[in-house]
Amino acid sequence: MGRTPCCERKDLKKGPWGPEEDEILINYINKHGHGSWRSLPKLAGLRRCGKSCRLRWTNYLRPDIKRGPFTLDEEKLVIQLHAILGNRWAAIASQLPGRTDNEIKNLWNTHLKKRLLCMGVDPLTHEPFTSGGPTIRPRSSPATRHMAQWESARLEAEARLSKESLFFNSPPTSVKPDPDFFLRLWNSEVGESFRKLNGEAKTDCRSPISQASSSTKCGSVSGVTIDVGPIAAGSSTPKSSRTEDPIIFDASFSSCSNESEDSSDTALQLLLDFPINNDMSFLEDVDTYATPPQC
DNA sequence: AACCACTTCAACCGCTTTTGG
DNA sequence: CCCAAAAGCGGTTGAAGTGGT
Repeated sequence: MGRTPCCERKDLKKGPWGPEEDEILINYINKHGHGSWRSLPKLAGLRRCGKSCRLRWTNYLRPDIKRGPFTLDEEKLVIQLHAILGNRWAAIASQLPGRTDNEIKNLWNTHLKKRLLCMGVDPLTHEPFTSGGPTIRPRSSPATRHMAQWESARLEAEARLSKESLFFNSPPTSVKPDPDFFLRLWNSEVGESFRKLNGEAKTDCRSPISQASSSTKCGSVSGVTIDVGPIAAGSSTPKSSRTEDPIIFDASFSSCSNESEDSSDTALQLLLDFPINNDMSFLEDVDTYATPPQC
């Protein structure tokens, strides 16, 4: 006995939506809300399955959808978030207001992936290809190097978090690091400061961290509240709250250890040390980079 | 103008996760 | 705790559009 099919009715329409169907759906949802997607088509008088209605609404008809091409900043953000989150399109989309997971997935598969490949960066790992790797030879552009730095920082921090989970969990039921640690960090004040500084720092090439530590020009990022969730407290985050709920974590984030050269500090520093001066300008014009033959 | 190859993106499919009884 | 239904998600598909010959 298998799973019941989502749409039993054989007369259900498939394929592209027509303007009349869109109108019916919009009118119905504006009037009644979507309620149960499964029963919506019947109530609204649509010959579609609920799943199809939900998809049409969330990916196309929702009023807060931002149409049009992605901006350079959005593309950068997608790449950065993909390095953190992998193919978790919904989580990535939640960081880009008005953009849908489907749209971001398409952007990635049709544009960004190719650009990274052309740069000699593995879109899966965000690491430069090694000489023994796939067909593309690595290029030593600052952006490429930075992505490699980023990825190793990520792995390093993951390893450290595993250690910390072990330390805090007694007995440890799960030592799997919360995959959303970085997203929370990204959403934290640190991430926000970074994003702001990254935008402002076009005139000052140093990373926010180095600015904070060596200059007062842009203020300090120390002592801020970081919402990295319950990971450091040793609990594993339930999946339902994995991306959205901010959980306050004090700046003692790395102070559980007194090591001055804490590896998570290194990771944090690298997190904040994304290329300033628009080092991802490759997005604007891939052709300005020496292009491998297959690009 | 006709054909073909390639690209894009909306929509579908099937699996997983969440929710509620 | 268990189970079924509903919702959510990511991978894949295929029609439409575009560019080259």
